[in-house]
Amino acid sequence: MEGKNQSQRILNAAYKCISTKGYANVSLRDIAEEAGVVLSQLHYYFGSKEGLFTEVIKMMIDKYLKEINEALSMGETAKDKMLSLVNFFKDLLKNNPGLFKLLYDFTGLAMWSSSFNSLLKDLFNDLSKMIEEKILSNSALGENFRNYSPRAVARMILGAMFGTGMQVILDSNGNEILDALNAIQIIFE
Amino acid sequence: MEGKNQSQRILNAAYKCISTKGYANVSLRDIAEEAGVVLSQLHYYFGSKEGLFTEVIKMMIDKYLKEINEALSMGETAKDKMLSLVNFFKDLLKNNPGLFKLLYDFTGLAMWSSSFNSLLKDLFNDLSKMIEEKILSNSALGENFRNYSPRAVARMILGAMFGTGMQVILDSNGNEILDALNAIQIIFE
DNA sequence: AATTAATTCGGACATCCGTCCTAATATCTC
DNA sequence: GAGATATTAGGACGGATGTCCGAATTAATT
Repeated sequence: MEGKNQSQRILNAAYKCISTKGYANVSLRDIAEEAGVVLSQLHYYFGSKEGLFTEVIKMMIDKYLKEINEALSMGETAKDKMLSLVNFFKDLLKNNPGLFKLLYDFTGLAMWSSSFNSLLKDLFNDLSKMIEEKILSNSALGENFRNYSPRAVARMILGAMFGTGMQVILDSNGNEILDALNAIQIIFE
Repeated sequence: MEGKNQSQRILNAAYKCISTKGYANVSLRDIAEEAGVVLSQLHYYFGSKEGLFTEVIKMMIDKYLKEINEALSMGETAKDKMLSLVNFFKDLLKNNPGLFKLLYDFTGLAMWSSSFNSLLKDLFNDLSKMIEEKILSNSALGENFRNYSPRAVARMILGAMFGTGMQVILDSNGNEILDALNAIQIIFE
């Protein structure tokens, strides 16, 4: 009766291990132990390390798409939505840094492994599209925006979040850097 | 007579291997072979894997500090300097993506390993200071900048470069995304 | 030329890793 | 309840990795 539970427990354990210790520092044995399961169970349910990690990535992707979509649904004006997005990211970095590290780790993995590349590529594609549609589309933006396509601006906003977030994580007492996230809003003022 | 040459050759081989195949996919044996050297030589000259990688990181850091400093020395106005910085990054991503991947990889490493953390933390610290001093200090910036400290804006600009560059690398046919780098200049218009 | 130090070489080591295989146990079907 | 199926358990495997050691070779010093 633990059937579906078992694979879910493994998945959660994998998620926890990787987001706590980093992808490179986690072995399947670590995950099995964290899940309270015998090593061979991981292959029984997921076939291989790659199969397991693929599921973890999909789990993470769903979480990001859902939460960021929610954040972008708050507020009316582009300025408000941008603030909401910034606040989401600040909250994420402060209260759930593991989730951000997970994204960073897997993105790095996707730079070298073609197996994971499309998953992550699609994620950033979807996120930039979301930003483009929800923030940059219908509202009347300043004349500054004429020179750049909404797509390019959305990519840049997303990149600024990611790159600034990285600096926050890197500097463990970097609460000061958190303010840098606010500075993204400069393009709407 | 190869004395100093030998360690330099190892260093170069390590640099090449890591920037080509990714940190996680490189073994000391790979590096030794690339350098045309016996495995034990790596420990003779660098003591340990960590010691060798530390030197590679320092090499990379010097390169970034030097090149970005050069880019920021071109042009007079903040707008011009910003354009120069953007062009440097575009050129880097197009003609030397291995160097960017190296930065991404080691930054990820630094998130988990305290040994490398301070090295990378200092790099981003120095880079943001450079941006702050060379672009955001003396010139008369628009009134939009009143709301955010120059330090925060510099961090954000640096983050935008990094995060947008990551997206370019991730999408191998992402020449379109390269334009997103230009969009950073929106804050100066 | 003889002695000492520095470098190069080859291989062994212990350990960890992902994967696989077989037997035992539980669950389900009829 | 018997038989088939699905799950769990434990261990072995081949291979790869970082590290270390002793001998051979080369260079430096006297």
